[in-house]
Amino acid sequence: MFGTLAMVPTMDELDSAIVQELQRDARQTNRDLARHLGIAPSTCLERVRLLRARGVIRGYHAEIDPAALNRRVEAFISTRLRPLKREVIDSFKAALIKLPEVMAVYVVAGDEDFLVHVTAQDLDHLHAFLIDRLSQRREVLTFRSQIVYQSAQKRAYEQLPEA
Amino acid sequence: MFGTLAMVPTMDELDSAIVQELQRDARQTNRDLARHLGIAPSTCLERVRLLRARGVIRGYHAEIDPAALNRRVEAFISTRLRPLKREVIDSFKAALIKLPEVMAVYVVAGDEDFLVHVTAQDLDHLHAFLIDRLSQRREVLTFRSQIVYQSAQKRAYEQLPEA
DNA sequence: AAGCGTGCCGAACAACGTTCGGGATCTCTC
DNA sequence: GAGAGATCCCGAACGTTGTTCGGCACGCTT
Repeated sequence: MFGTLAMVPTMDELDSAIVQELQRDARQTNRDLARHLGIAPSTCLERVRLLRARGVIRGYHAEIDPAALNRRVEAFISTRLRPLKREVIDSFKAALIKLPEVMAVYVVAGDEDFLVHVTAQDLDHLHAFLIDRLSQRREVLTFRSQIVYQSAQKRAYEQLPEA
Repeated sequence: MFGTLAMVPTMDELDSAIVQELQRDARQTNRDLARHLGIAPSTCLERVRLLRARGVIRGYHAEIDPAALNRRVEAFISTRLRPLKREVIDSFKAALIKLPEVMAVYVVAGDEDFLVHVTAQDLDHLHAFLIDRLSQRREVLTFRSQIVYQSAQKRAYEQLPEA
């Protein structure tokens, strides 16, 4: 066997095709998946199981209309932190990701230290979030908001060539 | 019946619970889902079907380890465009989202006009992307890269309170 | 109080998930 | 170059699930 560290068995074409299909529709039956790929259901099942075990497939998630969750305003918030110490970064990240409005937190290189992806009910709630939650924190030196007007995103990523 | 416009029937608690569960694990069986919520499978199936039909549930997607797709470097690229006309914005957005390295494109308010979420094999490929694909375009006035060092993200979003 | 609409349930059958034994192919080893 | 071993895939079979449908109960309307 191979250890717990990064995929010893590399992805072959069948694996790629399975991953592609499951990114497109994670709720299709194993039989449909197998049919689509031209292999036996039992083979397909085993492949999928291995992909999960190897950590290539991390989970399956429903994509939900943000409006149905009362999230009609979306923004990216860039922040600068002081002092920029490891403990400060870690605790800031951990605290932010727990807040319901926060969808993702990125520690980045550049003028600013953090990029925070946020959704809220409306502009008022976004503002309240910034004032009451973010600028309240002592480590926040400055922050800057980028409201999202439009967006486009992919739901399935192809495998990039090795070289 | 209700028209095709935004959800006439509002989400009740059961709908919220279903949505929550399917965000957590989109590939569980309908029976498991029903068991978890304490309702009959037939009821559960009908609810899920309606949520899809109403557009609340948009799809089901597998979450894949980026490294398995040869995407080991992640960045946000902010760009300024000129002239900032509707046609320029639309065509830039459409062109970018087609590129394999681009995961998402956001049209934002602020100093910069676009925020582009990108993943590439490594720093060299990211650089090549910036030079060959992005700055090649005539409408790009300036751009700025924020490499992602760390990140944390949610896979399931709760419904925010109405008020 | 009767009638109607809505939402949920349970039974039933077709379809599916999952296991397992076996066969084909490939790779070492001698 | 023949045999042993490992690997991968398949198909059959059985338990489980998906999906449909008729009916019941509850709440609203008139």
